[in-house]
Amino acid sequence: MQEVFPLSDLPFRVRFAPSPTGFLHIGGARTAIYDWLLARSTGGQFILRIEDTDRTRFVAESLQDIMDSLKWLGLDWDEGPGARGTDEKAGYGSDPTAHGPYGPYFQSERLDLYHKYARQLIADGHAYYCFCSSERLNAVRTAQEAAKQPPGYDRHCRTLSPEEVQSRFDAGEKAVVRFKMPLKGTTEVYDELRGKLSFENRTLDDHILLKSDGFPTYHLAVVVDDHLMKITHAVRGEEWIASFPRHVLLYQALGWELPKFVHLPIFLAPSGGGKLSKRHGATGLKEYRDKGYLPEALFNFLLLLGWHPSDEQELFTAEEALKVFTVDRINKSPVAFSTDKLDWFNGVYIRKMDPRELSKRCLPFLQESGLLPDPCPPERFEYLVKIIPLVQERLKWLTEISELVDFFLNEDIAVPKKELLVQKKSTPEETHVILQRSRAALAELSEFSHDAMEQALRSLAETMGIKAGQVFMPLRVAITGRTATPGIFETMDALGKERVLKRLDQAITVLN
RNA sequence: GGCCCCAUCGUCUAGAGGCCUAGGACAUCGCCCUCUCACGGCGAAGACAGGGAUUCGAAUUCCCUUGGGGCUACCA
Repeated sequence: MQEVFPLSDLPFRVRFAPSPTGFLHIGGARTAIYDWLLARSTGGQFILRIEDTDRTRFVAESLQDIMDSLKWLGLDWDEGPGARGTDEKAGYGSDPTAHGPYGPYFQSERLDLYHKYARQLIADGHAYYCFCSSERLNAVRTAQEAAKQPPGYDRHCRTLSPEEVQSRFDAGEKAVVRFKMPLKGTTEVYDELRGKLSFENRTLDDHILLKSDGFPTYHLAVVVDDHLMKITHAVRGEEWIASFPRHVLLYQALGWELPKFVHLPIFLAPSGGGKLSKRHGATGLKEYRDKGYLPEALFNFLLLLGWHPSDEQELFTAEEALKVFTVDRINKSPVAFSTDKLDWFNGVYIRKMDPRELSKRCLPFLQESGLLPDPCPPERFEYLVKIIPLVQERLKWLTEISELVDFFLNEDIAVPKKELLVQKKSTPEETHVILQRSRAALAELSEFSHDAMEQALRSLAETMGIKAGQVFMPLRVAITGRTATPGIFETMDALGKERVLKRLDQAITVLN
């Protein structure tokens, strides 16, 4: 069943062919990652092709979002809009060769090609013109449903004579082109993951190839383009399996050799029930970026959703994945899209990251919340680099950075509430004494260092006959306003003596 | 409804007839570390959907049932 690709299949020429109808979907992102891995690991090409054949659903900003999202994930492509080494600025309406040798890469600019092959199919008896109105089609469908018949075109126009077709055109009627599906027989198709699949031709209807607006349907366009663009492996979502035989039949009718097909398992809702949709949280790739996920983490997470290495390695950089990614390790069962593990990956990558790099990634979020100015002065940025290691292992999402470092970046903090300063088993009076004596101990330190502070405060606790923690906690609240912070000595060190004493004085007044 | 796909812990998965008293990771729970929160360490709990068949032997092969999912547009 599972086939390991022989060397002769290399290199792979694969395409990612999104429809510009909205933002790049998380499922599409995984497909793109697999495409990219396959192309790059075999020395082949990765192509971006825009399937904009539905004019009613076209969203102009979508193309930019798709390209930005792919790049954010660290993917690059060889042909198509935005491809490296081509005129990356070129968009719609540019020279057909601007994005690579098999352009245009926008299907809306390849209409003459689809028309040419549609005509050829008609001439060869594999397709025909259909003049049925949508009203008639709806009526047919309704009747079929009422009669509990499987819905599908009733082939009303299949036997129209050439003369009648001509006269209808002469009368100004509009037509679509339909595929003339074989009435009997079985079509066997081969999926690289699932092996042989077979379909009874009689269960397939005469689907539309060319719409009345002159645009092709997916079925015609994908076959024509994959062939013309010399795609070796058509990698797409499992939702296409149902129309797989239509595509194979089209290849045969056109007399073309088939590429290999890989249908990736689809993403299900986190509960496993139903296809993943917006109702289950973020489905757009950019939403993950905005939620504070690292592209490295998302890449790693998506990589493992439907693919598994032969060993138990879980952490993969793109470079590492390139070395071991193969088609035969891709899974075929649907995947429940649960993000728990993504959260873990994010923490792992945050902890692994160089503090300066992490600071750069956090900067936009800090500027967003107003803790740092934009542009950020170098000395402020350097201070950020200094405190980042203190919160690094506590950061799970970049969006959390502000609440973790606000007391470092702000000169002053809000005066802590009395209830927060006084520990459960303590009293305002005792807390007052602790803070006052702590202040005194810290103030007289000649060297405001981690070790000096620790020594001074621990011996203070001993002198007072209380646990060290009973000193540290009120102190922590006094100087940060929070009960959960980095280590108290690291924190005071980063804050500096002046701010520490100032905040202590402020807290002490609360207890007076 | 019809056609098709899929089926191991809650989730992602390892497993291609004996190596499985089914392994790992996330999540959960407990303990430890500890100035808080995290991190980290250790441990616990947790699955082969059911039934037949083949075989000396089945999570692994075949069939049926069940369950889940996809498609069923002049959308992709």
